[in-house]
Amino acid sequence: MLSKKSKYAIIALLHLARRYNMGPILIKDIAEEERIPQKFLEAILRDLKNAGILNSKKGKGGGYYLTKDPKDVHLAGIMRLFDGPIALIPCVTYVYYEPCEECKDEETCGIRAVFKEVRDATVNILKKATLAEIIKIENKLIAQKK
Amino acid sequence: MLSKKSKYAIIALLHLARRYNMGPILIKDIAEEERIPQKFLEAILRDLKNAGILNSKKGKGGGYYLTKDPKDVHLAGIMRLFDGPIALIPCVTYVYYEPCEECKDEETCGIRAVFKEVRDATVNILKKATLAEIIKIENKLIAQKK
DNA sequence: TATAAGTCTATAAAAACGATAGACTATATC
DNA sequence: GATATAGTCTATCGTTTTTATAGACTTATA
Repeated sequence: MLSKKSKYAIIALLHLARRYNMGPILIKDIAEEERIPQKFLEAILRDLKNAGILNSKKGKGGGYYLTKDPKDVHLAGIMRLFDGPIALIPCVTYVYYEPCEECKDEETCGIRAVFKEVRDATVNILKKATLAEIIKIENKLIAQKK
Repeated sequence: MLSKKSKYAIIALLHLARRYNMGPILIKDIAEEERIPQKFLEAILRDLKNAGILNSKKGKGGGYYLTKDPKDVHLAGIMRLFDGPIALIPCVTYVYYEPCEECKDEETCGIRAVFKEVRDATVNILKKATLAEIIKIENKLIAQKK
């Protein structure tokens, strides 16, 4: 399951993406509108800033804003930032690779083969899912509903 | 990430699937050969028995054995048993459904749409991955290696 | 210089995870 | 029917991760 951190991060980023190039947004406003605990959100936004996705301005008129274009921020990246690897077993990850303790031969491991397939399919979908793309999907769903 | 429980369960089931119809296998043998803590494995095998996948015989000559055909036991089922839902957010699961607390409108939620796609792709792969299929893959990989 | 707003460090409660201990029950065999 | 074998059940335990919260600090603006 997705951690709250990842989920809140995605929600907050979508909030900012919808207001892209419209000046800084207050943490407080995001927290209230998106129903996220403010103090928890602060830490999340700080991490996103350190990752170079957001920037902030202090003082009056300050707040957070996206530095990257919404079409260049995808869910795979956000999730890796907060939850680590997307793969379900460590032996099929690229960045966080670790051999399985119980494994006898990684090369011929059928479990590994299956989870590699799962990983590839998942990463594929999550990389296509940029903030811009998600907003587009939502607009389409809203139009369909009416 | 997959829990150790799920991983051990899969490994143990493959062990038994390779010995399908060859009589009961001792917990101890599985634990030693597959490098799984025995006491931990006991609880896992018990759960698998309660789920109707395995059966056991007590006393001398006893042990565990598969009741289901290896081609009818897939990873999706095993993982649900120990780790719960396969979906990454609760609002896209069938069995374990729960609405997201922060969600404003599930119908038009773009996050949900993406994770629904991930779920479908994952479940699809994991349902095809039966014990029989995994053993087949392994045999193929072993043949390729030689 | 007062106020607004983000930043940083520490802490903590709760849940999940991985594992172990030990007593108990059922079965096979002699 | 005694004994050894092997699974069953309940309780507990330590560690890590998760989800926060508190409060002091820093920086920018008017």
